[in-house]
Amino acid sequence: MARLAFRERILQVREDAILEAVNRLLADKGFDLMTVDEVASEVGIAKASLYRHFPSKEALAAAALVRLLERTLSVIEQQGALADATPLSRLRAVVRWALTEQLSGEMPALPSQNSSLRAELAAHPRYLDLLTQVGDRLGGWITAAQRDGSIDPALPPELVLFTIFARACDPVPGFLKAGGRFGDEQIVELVLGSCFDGLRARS
Amino acid sequence: MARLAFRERILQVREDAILEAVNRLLADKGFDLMTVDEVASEVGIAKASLYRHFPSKEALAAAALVRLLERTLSVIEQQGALADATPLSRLRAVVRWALTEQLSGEMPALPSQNSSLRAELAAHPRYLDLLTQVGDRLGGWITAAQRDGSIDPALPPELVLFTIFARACDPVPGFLKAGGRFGDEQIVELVLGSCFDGLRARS
DNA sequence: GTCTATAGCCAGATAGAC
DNA sequence: GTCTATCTGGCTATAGAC
Repeated sequence: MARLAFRERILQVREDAILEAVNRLLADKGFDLMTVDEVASEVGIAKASLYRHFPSKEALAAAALVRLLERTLSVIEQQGALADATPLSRLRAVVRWALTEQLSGEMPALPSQNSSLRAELAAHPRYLDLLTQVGDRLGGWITAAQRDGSIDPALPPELVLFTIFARACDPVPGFLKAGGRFGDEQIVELVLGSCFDGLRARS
Repeated sequence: MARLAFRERILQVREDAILEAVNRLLADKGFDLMTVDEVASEVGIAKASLYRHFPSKEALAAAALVRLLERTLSVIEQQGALADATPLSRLRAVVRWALTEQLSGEMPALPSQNSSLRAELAAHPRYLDLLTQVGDRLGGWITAAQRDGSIDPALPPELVLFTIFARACDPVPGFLKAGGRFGDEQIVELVLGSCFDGLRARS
Protein backbone atom coordinates (compact mmCIF):
# COMPACT_ATOMS: atom_id res chain seq x y z
CA MET A 1 0.00 0.00 0.00
CA ALA A 2 2.81 2.36 0.89
CA ARG A 3 4.68 1.15 -2.17
CA LEU A 4 1.68 1.89 -4.32
CA ALA A 5 1.38 5.40 -2.99
CA PHE A 6 5.08 5.85 -3.57
CA ARG A 7 4.68 4.70 -7.16
CA GLU A 8 1.85 7.12 -7.64
CA ARG A 9 3.97 9.94 -6.29
CA ILE A 10 6.66 9.10 -8.84
CA LEU A 11 4.08 9.15 -11.59
CA GLN A 12 2.73 12.44 -10.34
CA VAL A 13 6.16 14.00 -10.35
CA ARG A 14 6.81 12.76 -13.85
CA GLU A 15 3.52 14.12 -15.10
CA ASP A 16 4.35 17.44 -13.55
CA ALA A 17 7.67 17.47 -15.38
CA ILE A 18 5.89 16.60 -18.63
CA LEU A 19 3.33 19.35 -18.21
CA GLU A 20 5.95 21.91 -17.34
CA ALA A 21 7.88 21.06 -20.51
CA VAL A 22 4.68 21.25 -22.55
CA ASN A 23 3.89 24.57 -20.96
CA ARG A 24 7.26 26.03 -21.93
CA LEU A 25 7.07 24.66 -25.47
CA LEU A 26 3.53 25.98 -25.91
CA ALA A 27 4.76 29.38 -24.80
CA ASP A 28 7.77 29.21 -27.09
CA LYS A 29 6.37 27.83 -30.35
CA GLY A 30 2.66 27.28 -29.92
CA PHE A 31 0.70 24.09 -30.36
CA ASP A 32 1.20 23.59 -34.08
CA LEU A 33 4.97 23.88 -34.04
CA MET A 34 5.47 21.94 -30.85
CA THR A 35 6.36 18.33 -31.60
CA VAL A 36 5.80 15.38 -29.33
CA ASP A 37 9.40 14.34 -29.94
CA GLU A 38 10.60 17.60 -28.45
CA VAL A 39 8.43 17.16 -25.40
CA ALA A 40 9.75 13.66 -24.90
CA SER A 41 13.39 14.61 -25.30
CA GLU A 42 13.00 17.62 -23.02
CA VAL A 43 11.54 15.42 -20.30
CA GLY A 44 14.12 12.78 -21.03
CA ILE A 45 11.79 9.88 -21.80
CA ALA A 46 10.77 8.10 -24.98
CA LYS A 47 7.88 9.30 -27.05
CA ALA A 48 6.04 6.01 -26.56
CA SER A 49 6.15 6.57 -22.81
CA LEU A 50 4.48 9.92 -23.25
CA TYR A 51 1.62 8.20 -25.02
CA ARG A 52 1.17 5.99 -21.94
CA HIS A 53 0.34 9.11 -19.95
CA PHE A 54 -1.63 11.06 -22.55
CA PRO A 55 -3.60 9.62 -25.46
CA SER A 56 -2.78 12.37 -27.96
CA LYS A 57 -0.89 15.57 -28.56
CA GLU A 58 -4.12 17.50 -28.04
CA ALA A 59 -4.70 15.83 -24.67
CA LEU A 60 -1.16 16.75 -23.69
CA ALA A 61 -1.75 20.41 -24.45
CA ALA A 62 -5.17 20.38 -22.84
CA ALA A 63 -3.67 19.05 -19.62
CA ALA A 64 -1.08 21.82 -19.66
CA LEU A 65 -3.81 24.41 -20.14
CA VAL A 66 -5.82 22.93 -17.29
CA ARG A 67 -2.72 23.27 -15.13
CA LEU A 68 -2.43 26.90 -16.24
CA LEU A 69 -6.04 27.61 -15.27
CA GLU A 70 -5.48 25.97 -11.90
CA ARG A 71 -2.49 28.22 -11.30
CA THR A 72 -4.60 31.18 -12.38
CA LEU A 73 -7.32 30.25 -9.94
CA SER A 74 -4.81 30.01 -7.14
CA VAL A 75 -3.54 33.49 -7.94
CA ILE A 76 -7.12 34.71 -7.93
CA GLU A 77 -7.83 33.11 -4.58
CA GLN A 78 -4.67 34.56 -3.15
CA GLN A 79 -5.80 38.02 -4.24
CA GLY A 80 -9.29 37.41 -2.93
CA ALA A 81 -7.84 36.67 0.49
CA LEU A 82 -6.16 40.07 0.79
CA ALA A 83 -8.26 42.03 3.21
CA ASP A 84 -7.44 45.60 2.15
CA ALA A 85 -7.57 45.06 -1.63
CA THR A 86 -10.08 46.80 -3.87
CA PRO A 87 -11.73 45.09 -6.85
CA LEU A 88 -9.57 47.17 -9.19
CA SER A 89 -6.33 46.40 -7.38
CA ARG A 90 -7.20 42.70 -7.50
CA LEU A 91 -7.80 42.81 -11.23
CA ARG A 92 -4.57 44.69 -11.76
CA ALA A 93 -2.69 42.14 -9.69
CA VAL A 94 -4.01 39.26 -11.78
CA VAL A 95 -3.06 40.99 -15.01
CA ARG A 96 0.36 41.81 -13.56
CA TRP A 97 0.87 38.16 -12.79
CA ALA A 98 -0.15 37.10 -16.30
CA LEU A 99 2.21 39.60 -17.90
CA THR A 100 5.06 38.46 -15.68
CA GLU A 101 4.43 34.84 -16.58
CA GLN A 102 4.35 35.73 -20.24
CA LEU A 103 7.62 37.62 -20.09
CA SER A 104 9.35 34.72 -18.38
CA GLY A 105 8.19 32.36 -21.12
CA GLU A 106 5.68 30.41 -19.09
CA MET A 107 2.41 31.52 -20.63
CA PRO A 108 1.16 29.17 -23.35
CA ALA A 109 -0.01 30.87 -26.53
CA LEU A 110 -3.65 30.77 -27.50
CA PRO A 111 -4.41 27.89 -29.89
CA SER A 112 -4.87 29.30 -33.37
CA GLN A 113 -8.37 29.74 -34.67
CA ASN A 114 -8.71 26.48 -36.53
CA SER A 115 -6.48 24.19 -34.55
CA SER A 116 -7.44 20.65 -33.65
CA LEU A 117 -6.75 21.79 -30.09
CA ARG A 118 -9.75 24.10 -30.13
CA ALA A 119 -12.12 21.22 -30.80
CA GLU A 120 -10.60 19.15 -28.01
CA LEU A 121 -10.82 22.02 -25.53
CA ALA A 122 -14.42 22.78 -26.43
CA ALA A 123 -15.27 19.23 -25.32
CA HIS A 124 -13.01 19.10 -22.26
CA PRO A 125 -15.26 19.36 -19.16
CA ARG A 126 -12.55 20.18 -16.62
CA TYR A 127 -11.03 22.84 -18.85
CA LEU A 128 -14.40 24.44 -19.47
CA ASP A 129 -15.29 24.29 -15.80
CA LEU A 130 -12.07 26.00 -14.76
CA LEU A 131 -12.46 28.60 -17.46
CA THR A 132 -15.93 29.36 -16.16
CA GLN A 133 -14.64 29.62 -12.61
CA VAL A 134 -11.92 32.06 -13.63
CA GLY A 135 -14.43 34.08 -15.62
CA ASP A 136 -16.89 34.14 -12.73
CA ARG A 137 -14.34 35.24 -10.17
CA LEU A 138 -12.96 37.98 -12.37
CA GLY A 139 -16.46 38.93 -13.48
CA GLY A 140 -17.46 39.49 -9.87
CA TRP A 141 -14.57 41.88 -9.35
CA ILE A 142 -15.32 43.63 -12.61
CA THR A 143 -18.92 44.43 -11.77
CA ALA A 144 -17.88 45.44 -8.26
CA ALA A 145 -15.28 47.77 -9.72
CA GLN A 146 -17.90 49.21 -12.01
CA ARG A 147 -20.24 49.78 -9.08
CA ASP A 148 -17.55 51.57 -7.07
CA GLY A 149 -16.75 53.67 -10.13
CA SER A 150 -13.13 52.62 -10.61
CA ILE A 151 -13.84 50.81 -13.87
CA ASP A 152 -15.98 52.59 -16.44
CA PRO A 153 -19.59 51.46 -15.76
CA ALA A 154 -20.50 52.13 -19.39
CA LEU A 155 -18.33 49.26 -20.63
CA PRO A 156 -19.92 45.84 -21.11
CA PRO A 157 -18.41 43.55 -18.47
CA GLU A 158 -17.50 41.00 -21.16
CA LEU A 159 -15.35 43.57 -22.89
CA VAL A 160 -13.46 44.16 -19.66
CA LEU A 161 -13.11 40.44 -18.98
CA PHE A 162 -11.88 39.61 -22.49
CA THR A 163 -9.51 42.57 -22.48
CA ILE A 164 -7.99 41.32 -19.25
CA PHE A 165 -7.81 37.76 -20.56
CA ALA A 166 -6.12 38.93 -23.73
CA ARG A 167 -3.20 40.50 -21.83
CA ALA A 168 -1.96 36.95 -21.26
CA CYS A 169 -1.17 36.61 -24.97
CA ASP A 170 -0.46 40.24 -25.77
CA PRO A 171 2.42 40.56 -28.25
CA VAL A 172 3.34 44.02 -26.96
CA PRO A 173 5.52 42.82 -24.06
CA GLY A 174 7.53 40.71 -26.50
CA PHE A 175 7.93 43.67 -28.86
CA LEU A 176 9.14 45.90 -26.07
CA LYS A 177 11.52 43.24 -24.82
CA ALA A 178 12.94 42.82 -28.33
CA GLY A 179 13.51 46.58 -28.41
CA GLY A 180 15.84 46.13 -25.46
CA ARG A 181 15.20 49.54 -23.93
CA PHE A 182 13.16 48.32 -20.97
CA GLY A 183 13.52 45.76 -18.25
CA ASP A 184 10.86 43.19 -17.52
CA GLU A 185 9.34 45.03 -14.56
CA GLN A 186 9.13 48.25 -16.54
CA ILE A 187 7.45 46.45 -19.41
CA VAL A 188 4.90 44.92 -17.09
CA GLU A 189 4.02 48.29 -15.58
CA LEU A 190 3.86 50.00 -18.97
CA VAL A 191 1.52 47.45 -20.48
CA LEU A 192 -0.53 47.28 -17.31
CA GLY A 193 -0.90 51.05 -17.41
CA SER A 194 -1.87 51.19 -21.06
CA CYS A 195 -4.46 48.49 -20.47
CA PHE A 196 -6.23 50.19 -17.58
CA ASP A 197 -5.54 53.84 -18.35
CA GLY A 198 -5.52 53.81 -22.16
CA LEU A 199 -3.27 55.71 -24.51
CA ARG A 200 -5.06 59.04 -24.27
CA ALA A 201 -3.90 61.54 -21.72
CA ARG A 202 -5.90 61.80 -18.51
CA SER A 203 -6.56 65.33 -17.46
CA MET B 1 3.89 43.90 -77.64
CA ALA B 2 0.24 44.49 -76.84
CA ARG B 3 -0.16 40.73 -76.48
CA LEU B 4 2.72 40.67 -74.06
CA ALA B 5 1.19 43.38 -71.94
CA PHE B 6 -2.07 41.51 -72.04
CA ARG B 7 -0.36 38.36 -70.87
CA GLU B 8 1.23 40.26 -68.04
CA ARG B 9 -2.12 41.63 -67.00
CA ILE B 10 -3.50 38.10 -66.86
CA LEU B 11 -0.58 37.06 -64.71
CA GLN B 12 -1.07 40.04 -62.47
CA VAL B 13 -4.73 39.24 -61.99
CA ARG B 14 -3.90 35.66 -61.18
CA GLU B 15 -1.29 36.66 -58.65
CA ASP B 16 -3.80 38.98 -57.04
CA ALA B 17 -6.25 36.12 -56.76
CA ILE B 18 -3.54 33.94 -55.24
CA LEU B 19 -2.55 36.56 -52.69
CA GLU B 20 -6.12 37.22 -51.72
CA ALA B 21 -6.65 33.52 -51.08
CA VAL B 22 -3.44 33.36 -49.07
CA ASN B 23 -4.53 36.41 -47.12
CA ARG B 24 -7.83 34.80 -46.19
CA LEU B 25 -6.24 31.52 -45.26
CA LEU B 26 -3.60 33.25 -43.15
CA ALA B 27 -6.37 35.07 -41.34
CA ASP B 28 -8.36 31.91 -40.89
CA LYS B 29 -5.78 29.32 -39.83
CA GLY B 30 -2.39 31.01 -39.69
CA PHE B 31 0.78 30.12 -41.55
CA ASP B 32 1.47 26.74 -39.99
CA LEU B 33 -1.96 25.26 -40.61
CA MET B 34 -2.37 26.73 -44.07
CA THR B 35 -1.42 24.19 -46.72
CA VAL B 36 -0.28 24.97 -50.24
CA ASP B 37 -2.85 22.49 -51.53
CA GLU B 38 -5.63 24.56 -50.01
CA VAL B 39 -4.31 27.72 -51.59
CA ALA B 40 -4.14 26.03 -54.97
CA SER B 41 -7.60 24.55 -54.78
CA GLU B 42 -9.08 27.82 -53.55
CA VAL B 43 -7.57 29.66 -56.51
CA GLY B 44 -8.56 26.82 -58.81
CA ILE B 45 -5.12 25.95 -60.16
CA ALA B 46 -2.71 23.10 -59.58
CA LYS B 47 -0.16 23.25 -56.83
CA ALA B 48 2.71 22.99 -59.31
CA SER B 49 1.45 26.15 -60.98
CA LEU B 50 1.62 27.97 -57.68
CA TYR B 51 5.26 27.07 -57.43
CA ARG B 52 5.82 28.75 -60.80
CA HIS B 53 4.72 32.02 -59.23
CA PHE B 54 6.30 31.67 -55.80
CA PRO B 55 9.36 29.62 -54.89
CA SER B 56 8.12 28.49 -51.49
CA LYS B 57 5.29 28.58 -49.01
CA GLU B 58 7.17 31.20 -47.03
CA ALA B 59 7.54 33.42 -50.09
CA LEU B 60 3.82 33.05 -50.71
CA ALA B 61 2.98 34.27 -47.23
CA ALA B 62 5.60 37.01 -47.38
CA ALA B 63 4.03 38.34 -50.57
CA ALA B 64 0.63 38.38 -48.91
CA LEU B 65 2.06 40.29 -45.96
CA VAL B 66 3.73 42.78 -48.27
CA ARG B 67 0.36 43.30 -49.90
CA LEU B 68 -1.17 43.88 -46.46
CA LEU B 69 1.46 46.50 -45.61
CA GLU B 70 0.83 48.22 -48.93
CA ARG B 71 -2.86 48.38 -48.16
CA THR B 72 -2.01 49.72 -44.71
CA LEU B 73 0.18 52.42 -46.18
CA SER B 74 -2.58 53.45 -48.54
CA VAL B 75 -4.97 53.79 -45.61
CA ILE B 76 -2.36 55.87 -43.83
CA GLU B 77 -1.86 58.12 -46.83
CA GLN B 78 -5.59 58.52 -47.20
CA GLN B 79 -5.79 59.65 -43.58
CA GLY B 80 -2.82 61.93 -44.02
CA ALA B 81 -4.58 63.68 -46.86
CA LEU B 82 -7.55 64.68 -44.72
CA ALA B 83 -7.15 68.36 -44.02
CA ASP B 84 -9.12 68.70 -40.80
CA ALA B 85 -7.87 65.56 -39.10
CA THR B 86 -5.88 65.61 -35.86
CA PRO B 87 -3.01 63.22 -35.14
CA LEU B 88 -5.20 61.37 -32.68
CA SER B 89 -8.13 61.08 -35.07
CA ARG B 90 -5.78 59.71 -37.74
CA LEU B 91 -4.41 57.09 -35.39
CA ARG B 92 -7.91 56.12 -34.36
CA ALA B 93 -8.95 55.81 -37.99
CA VAL B 94 -6.08 53.47 -38.79
CA VAL B 95 -6.87 51.27 -35.79
CA ARG B 96 -10.54 51.32 -36.76
CA TRP B 97 -9.62 50.12 -40.24
CA ALA B 98 -7.44 47.30 -38.84
CA LEU B 99 -10.19 46.12 -36.50
CA THR B 100 -12.72 46.16 -39.32
CA GLU B 101 -10.41 44.12 -41.53
CA GLN B 102 -9.84 41.66 -38.75
CA LEU B 103 -13.54 41.20 -38.09
CA SER B 104 -14.22 40.53 -41.75
CA GLY B 105 -11.54 37.83 -41.80
CA GLU B 106 -9.02 39.67 -43.91
CA MET B 107 -6.26 40.34 -41.41
CA PRO B 108 -3.53 37.68 -41.46
CA ALA B 109 -2.45 36.40 -38.07
CA LEU B 110 1.03 37.17 -36.79
CA PRO B 111 3.48 34.39 -37.62
CA SER B 112 4.12 32.42 -34.46
CA GLN B 113 7.30 33.06 -32.55
CA ASN B 114 9.43 30.31 -33.99
CA SER B 115 7.99 29.93 -37.46
CA SER B 116 10.10 29.53 -40.57
CA LEU B 117 8.16 32.53 -41.83
CA ARG B 118 9.84 34.78 -39.26
CA ALA B 119 13.27 34.04 -40.67
CA GLU B 120 12.14 34.72 -44.22
CA LEU B 121 10.50 38.02 -43.25
CA ALA B 122 13.56 39.16 -41.33
CA ALA B 123 15.51 38.89 -44.58
CA HIS B 124 12.83 40.29 -46.91
CA PRO B 125 13.93 43.83 -47.90
CA ARG B 126 10.61 45.02 -49.27
CA TYR B 127 8.71 43.74 -46.25
CA LEU B 128 11.13 45.39 -43.85
CA ASP B 129 11.06 48.62 -45.81
CA LEU B 130 7.27 48.80 -45.77
CA LEU B 131 7.18 47.94 -42.10
CA THR B 132 9.56 50.81 -41.42
CA GLN B 133 7.47 53.18 -43.49
CA VAL B 134 4.31 52.25 -41.61
CA GLY B 135 6.13 52.62 -38.32
CA ASP B 136 7.55 55.99 -39.30
CA ARG B 137 4.26 57.41 -40.46
CA LEU B 138 2.41 56.27 -37.37
CA GLY B 139 5.35 57.31 -35.20
CA GLY B 140 5.09 60.84 -36.54
CA TRP B 141 1.45 61.06 -35.63
CA ILE B 142 2.12 59.56 -32.21
CA THR B 143 4.74 62.13 -31.23
CA ALA B 144 2.56 64.90 -32.65
CA ALA B 145 -0.36 63.65 -30.58
CA GLN B 146 1.86 63.58 -27.52
CA ARG B 147 2.95 67.15 -28.19
CA ASP B 148 -0.62 68.39 -28.53
CA GLY B 149 -1.50 66.53 -25.34
CA SER B 150 -4.11 64.16 -26.75
CA ILE B 151 -1.93 61.09 -26.17
CA ASP B 152 -0.22 60.75 -22.81
CA PRO B 153 3.24 62.34 -23.24
CA ALA B 154 4.61 60.16 -20.44
CA LEU B 155 4.25 56.98 -22.52
CA PRO B 156 7.21 55.77 -24.58
CA PRO B 157 6.25 56.21 -28.24
CA GLU B 158 7.17 52.59 -28.96
CA LEU B 159 4.61 51.43 -26.44
CA VAL B 160 1.94 53.43 -28.25
CA LEU B 161 3.07 52.18 -31.66
CA PHE B 162 3.18 48.52 -30.62
CA THR B 163 -0.15 48.81 -28.83
CA ILE B 164 -1.70 50.17 -32.00
CA PHE B 165 -0.02 47.49 -34.12
CA ALA B 166 -1.26 44.79 -31.80
CA ARG B 167 -4.91 45.72 -32.33
CA ALA B 168 -4.62 44.06 -35.74
CA CYS B 169 -4.31 40.66 -34.09
CA ASP B 170 -6.28 41.33 -30.93
CA PRO B 171 -8.34 38.29 -29.95
CA VAL B 172 -10.92 40.44 -28.16
CA PRO B 173 -13.02 41.25 -31.27
CA GLY B 174 -13.30 37.54 -32.01
CA PHE B 175 -14.34 36.79 -28.43
CA LEU B 176 -17.01 39.50 -28.53
CA LYS B 177 -18.24 38.28 -31.89
CA ALA B 178 -18.48 34.72 -30.58
CA GLY B 179 -20.59 36.06 -27.72
CA GLY B 180 -23.13 37.20 -30.27
CA ARG B 181 -24.37 40.17 -28.27
CA PHE B 182 -22.78 42.85 -30.45
CA GLY B 183 -22.63 43.72 -34.12
CA ASP B 184 -19.36 44.29 -35.92
CA GLU B 185 -19.53 48.09 -35.78
CA GLN B 186 -20.26 48.04 -32.06
CA ILE B 187 -17.34 45.69 -31.46
CA VAL B 188 -15.01 47.95 -33.40
CA GLU B 189 -16.02 50.99 -31.37
CA LEU B 190 -15.83 49.14 -28.07
CA VAL B 191 -12.34 47.82 -28.68
CA LEU B 192 -11.22 51.13 -30.12
CA GLY B 193 -12.51 52.87 -27.02
CA SER B 194 -10.86 50.47 -24.60
CA CYS B 195 -7.57 50.86 -26.48
CA PHE B 196 -7.44 54.65 -26.33
CA ASP B 197 -9.42 55.34 -23.17
CA GLY B 198 -8.54 52.31 -21.07
CA LEU B 199 -10.75 50.33 -18.73
CA ARG B 200 -10.67 52.75 -15.82
CA ALA B 201 -13.37 55.35 -15.57
CA ARG B 202 -12.49 58.86 -16.72
CA SER B 203 -13.71 61.51 -14.36
C1' DG C 1 2.71 27.46 -68.32
C1' DT C 2 -0.54 24.12 -66.76
C1' DC C 3 -1.51 19.65 -65.42
C1' DT C 4 -0.85 14.58 -63.06
C1' DA C 5 1.95 11.91 -60.47
C1' DT C 6 5.38 11.19 -57.21
C1' DA C 7 9.58 11.85 -54.52
C1' DG C 8 11.19 12.91 -49.97
C1' DC C 9 10.47 14.18 -45.48
C1' DC C 10 8.64 14.69 -41.04
C1' DA C 11 5.51 14.16 -37.24
C1' DG C 12 1.85 11.58 -34.72
C1' DA C 13 0.89 7.25 -33.23
C1' DT C 14 1.83 2.14 -32.29
C1' DA C 15 3.95 -2.73 -31.96
C1' DG C 16 6.51 -5.62 -29.45
C1' DA C 17 10.75 -6.77 -26.81
C1' DC C 18 12.35 -6.38 -22.11
C1' DG D 1 5.96 1.02 -18.00
C1' DT D 2 9.82 2.08 -20.61
C1' DC D 3 12.41 1.44 -24.48
C1' DT D 4 13.70 0.86 -29.92
C1' DA D 5 11.95 0.45 -34.21
C1' DT D 6 8.42 1.08 -37.36
C1' DC D 7 4.06 2.32 -39.55
C1' DT D 8 1.04 5.78 -41.61
C1' DG D 9 -0.52 9.92 -43.43
C1' DG D 10 -0.03 14.38 -44.97
C1' DC D 11 2.69 18.12 -46.47
C1' DT D 12 6.26 20.70 -49.32
C1' DA D 13 8.40 20.55 -53.39
C1' DT D 14 9.54 18.72 -58.09
C1' DA D 15 9.74 15.83 -62.44
C1' DG D 16 7.94 15.18 -66.70
C1' DA D 17 4.05 14.85 -70.08
C1' DC D 18 1.29 17.95 -72.94
